[in-house]
Amino acid sequence: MAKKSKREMIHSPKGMHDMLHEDIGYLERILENAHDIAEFYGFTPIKTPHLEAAELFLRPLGETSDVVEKEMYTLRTKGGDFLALRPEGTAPIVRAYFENGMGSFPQPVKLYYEGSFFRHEKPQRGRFREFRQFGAEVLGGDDAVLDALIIKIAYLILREIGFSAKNLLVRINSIGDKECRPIYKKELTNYYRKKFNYLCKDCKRRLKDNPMRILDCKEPECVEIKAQAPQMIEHLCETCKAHFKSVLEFLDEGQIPYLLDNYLVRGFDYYGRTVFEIFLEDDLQKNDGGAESTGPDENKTPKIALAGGGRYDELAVILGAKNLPAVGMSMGLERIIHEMKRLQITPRTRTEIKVFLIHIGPAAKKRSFTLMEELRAAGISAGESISRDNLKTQLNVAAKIGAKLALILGQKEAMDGTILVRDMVESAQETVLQSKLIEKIKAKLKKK
RNA sequence: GAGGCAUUGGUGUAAUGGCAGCACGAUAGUCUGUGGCACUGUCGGUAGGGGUUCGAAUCCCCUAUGCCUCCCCA
Repeated sequence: MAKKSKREMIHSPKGMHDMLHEDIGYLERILENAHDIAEFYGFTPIKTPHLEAAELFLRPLGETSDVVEKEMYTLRTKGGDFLALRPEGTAPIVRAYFENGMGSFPQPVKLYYEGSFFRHEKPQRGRFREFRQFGAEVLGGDDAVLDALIIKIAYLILREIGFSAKNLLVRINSIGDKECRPIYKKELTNYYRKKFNYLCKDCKRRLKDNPMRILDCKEPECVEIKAQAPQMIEHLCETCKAHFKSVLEFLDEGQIPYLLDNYLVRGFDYYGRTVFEIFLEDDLQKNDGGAESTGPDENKTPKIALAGGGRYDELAVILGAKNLPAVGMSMGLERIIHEMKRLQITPRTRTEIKVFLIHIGPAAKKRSFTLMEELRAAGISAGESISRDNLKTQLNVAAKIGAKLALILGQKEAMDGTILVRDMVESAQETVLQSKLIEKIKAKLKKK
């Protein structure tokens, strides 16, 4: 057999993808809705660099966390700076708040952002190494209404995109603050220490590193032990309790369906009080309507978090800045696009091309080259296949893209300053003066 | 990071150790002055590398990528 000497084509890096016009249509629809809602509620846009000092992300996570080394894209610059591709949006925004003197703006400062983030993880569906997020943050306020506002905005955006109220559920919890959480954590650790031998191997490890994550474990033994475990909600201090109660009242007021999920946690210490995730649940009506504090239901409905967030009052201090209470949310755009497709939610349709310009012969081709620009200037979205000279082929393309009108410019027309306007639907055509063309097109399209 | 399943033209698929085929697509023509249809031609593939074999898309190994279950999830 002849030796095939082919070289492998270079492809995109693992977990990173091109996004083509179809997906971009979805993306644009999501972002339009998100921007409208965020702007309406007084948020202003912000763009931060893709590269930041690695320290900005390292410090909040704590040096011990192996998330850092394993999952961050880091690099050393020629000058010796240690930088990282941003893995999330919140820390850069807190940095930007102080760096741009936003402390002297009217408080709270409300910001929204959109862009790519990078995590060196094993790719899976809805989990890529470069992924896009939309997020909103409220900095400089600890009022419970702000927590509720952030949740409401995330919820409204998902609704506006087209997800049904039947499928969306806000899962919410309070994980206390720096006063009451350590006490709870100690109690939880004590409880699990007594049950240590019955825990799965992952949870044995978690008990040391991150005991609150045990509540997340799906192993049957651990789920069983969890039932008797002390619950955060019963250990909230008075201020946290009042804050959480108030958040829930605002959600009730805003008619946002939520489920208290006592096992919803966050791994890092700078989070406090409110944490939430918005899930897409396939058969919500099957859960006999119970928005009670029963914890996550045990049935197997596939659940996907489309958005999540919480309050991070301690982050600014950890970053070495002044105390800055803040709350935020972010949503995973690829994941949302995937679910939109699955649920057949239609994306924004791109501008429909209704007019198609066709030439016959070299003189007409030259004229077409400038005529396109005249059409654009007149606000008419026109298509062409100017690199092809065959009339049939051009008409074929016009038909395929569903053009309503074909403008046919032949040698004769190019000479005498006219053009044929062909109605593709009725297969009828007429000759008009090029000077009257725009007018004619507008009249024709209006009739449809 | 662990384990599992996959990968055949641009897309969707067939071929279970014996001729890589079909459909869609793209492209050209029939047909430089009138489209969707039709017909004809053309383009284009076994993810990459190695091994077993007379013979490999098919069996084995390595690598890459995708997906699934975990780990983790800022």
